[in-house]
Amino acid sequence: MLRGDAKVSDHARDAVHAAAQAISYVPNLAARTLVTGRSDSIAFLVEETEERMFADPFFLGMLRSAQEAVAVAGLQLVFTVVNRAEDRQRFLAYAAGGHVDGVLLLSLHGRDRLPQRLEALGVPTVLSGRPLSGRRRLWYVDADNVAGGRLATNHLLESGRRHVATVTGPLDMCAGQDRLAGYRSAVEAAGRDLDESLVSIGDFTQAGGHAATLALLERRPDVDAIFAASDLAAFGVVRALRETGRRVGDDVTVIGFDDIPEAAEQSPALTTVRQPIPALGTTMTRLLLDRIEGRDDLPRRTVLPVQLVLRQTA
Amino acid sequence: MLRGDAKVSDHARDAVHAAAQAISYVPNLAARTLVTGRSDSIAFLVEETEERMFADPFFLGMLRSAQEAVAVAGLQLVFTVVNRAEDRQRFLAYAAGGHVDGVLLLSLHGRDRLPQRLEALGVPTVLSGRPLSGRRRLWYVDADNVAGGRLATNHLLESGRRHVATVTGPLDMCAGQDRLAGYRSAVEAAGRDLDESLVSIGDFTQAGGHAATLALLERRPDVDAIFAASDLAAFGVVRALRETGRRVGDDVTVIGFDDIPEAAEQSPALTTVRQPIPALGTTMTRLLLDRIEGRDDLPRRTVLPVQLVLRQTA
DNA sequence: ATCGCTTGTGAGAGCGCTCTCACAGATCCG
DNA sequence: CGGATCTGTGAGAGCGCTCTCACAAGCGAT
Repeated sequence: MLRGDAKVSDHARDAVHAAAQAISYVPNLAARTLVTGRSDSIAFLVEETEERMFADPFFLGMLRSAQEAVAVAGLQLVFTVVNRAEDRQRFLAYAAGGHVDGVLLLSLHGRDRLPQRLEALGVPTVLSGRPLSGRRRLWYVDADNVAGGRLATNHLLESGRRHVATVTGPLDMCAGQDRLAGYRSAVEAAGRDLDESLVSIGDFTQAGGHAATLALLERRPDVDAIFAASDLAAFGVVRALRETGRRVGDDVTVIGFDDIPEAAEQSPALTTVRQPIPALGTTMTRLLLDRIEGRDDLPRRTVLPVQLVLRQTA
Repeated sequence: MLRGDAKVSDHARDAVHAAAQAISYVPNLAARTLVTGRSDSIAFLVEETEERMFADPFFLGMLRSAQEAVAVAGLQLVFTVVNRAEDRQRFLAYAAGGHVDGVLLLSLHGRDRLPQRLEALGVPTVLSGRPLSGRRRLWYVDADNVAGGRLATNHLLESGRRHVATVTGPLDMCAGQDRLAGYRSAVEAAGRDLDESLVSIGDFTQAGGHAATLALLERRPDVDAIFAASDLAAFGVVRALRETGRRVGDDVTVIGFDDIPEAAEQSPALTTVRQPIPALGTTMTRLLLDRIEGRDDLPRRTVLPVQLVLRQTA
């Protein structure tokens, strides 16, 4: 009745409220959850190591926008990062047990079936990034990674570069695959040969970008442009380029992906493909909340546009 | 019974487990919470803007270590940042309603009575940093800010600097006050006059440090050493110093506070006072969990030591 | 064989809320 | 003025667990 039913007289309501105030009564939310089945919390689940979660501004940006969107809706965010199998198991029990109304799932690897299991247990789940399997039955929000890869590669190609290479992300993740696909499609569209020696596999991290670049330069010292699949990787690319005596933005031009805040602060400032990180987080959260509300006219797939941000490295 | 009571025969237990498996039964945690009064979640509450929460590596470091420590204990973390009054109210209802077993409270400002209210509602609370009021009745974990301020100031004084200034943190927070107190005590101990024109008020942010330094240099162009109350502020100090044509580490030496990862990556690398951020987060979490367990032999006050890290700016 | 003891099992209350349903009182119509 | 309709209120069931308590079964000691 404290919820403010319509069919209660005003003075009765006031009286009860006053009394509640007086004894500082607080409704027991667990009891409410038990009967309504709603906990008013949603989970933000990241399948990465703590190290990566906190080193990559992409995840932090997503956490920030999700936290804001959830707060606006009046719910709370349960923040979990899982890497060990036991953590996964515990989270599954927690979510299935009704402690959260839904989950935002980030950084799914390979053919991991966690989202399917959550859905099977009745927990609505929204993914960040297209899943490698089960795309037809899962809900996800993604940036247009293919277009982004194409945009970056095209720019390098059109600015007269002869040997445009790419340092990829991890290929067990769709973002890694798609950005590479964008690179390939741009190379083909320009009528050039797809040369696999120009593709070096990284993992979105700075260290990975650095190592991948060193390996790349080893076999192709003539590279004069690199599209890196993430900004962090691009920082590693730039470092490797410098260490091997190349001038960045001159001998070799570089484009990153993400447009994390640090990209603009580097010198030279990094040219990159901007993902709309705040919009991604907000859209995921809204979609999840709508699903929790029971709406069923919602698109399983939402793809947000990306945009090339020209700075000094290309 | 599924919890694994001691007094159940083995074969009965196995039979039940098998059956549970078969129908993929998952215990309803809300019902359990209702009767046990435990939700197996604790809150990580930051009283800052989202902007500051995500811009300051101190908070991120605390979030990370708290998340790790909570996961080890098998609980979940509810992550909330509140700035508007309505967010506070909603959080209070959420916590008091039993959705969390305790709260880790960061960045308390002024004489905010939020922790007292939480405790009054039966929600154990552990603070990061000594509260400005109610210190006798609250639990907190803090770094030794006074000693840190003294350490930094002493080093500047002993290296022969003549006009050692300080750019403070916000003075409505105990960390800001204590680091300034450390500065003052070092100046006095060295037998020098306390010159208030050498104290410039900042707010722990880079922009604040920048502005405070500009104001400081305006009235005291002869300053040749600055102790900044946070690393972020120190970055602002360095920028202001450069903009006014001074050589950092030479014309003016600088010491920061925190030792966030970025401090070592600057050039010149920042000399700073290291706070044991991971230990701070872990200690807070352990203390909170112990309180939740009902232990009552726990110290209300825990102060962890800090240490001067010499790099290039001083 | 009977008595007490331990050990294991099953029934039932109760956690604090929401929601339905029945009823009392007020309002309206013929 | 009586009956039908509407509004507001109170009682009571039920959500799914945990925990206590009574009892059944098994066992050694008398």
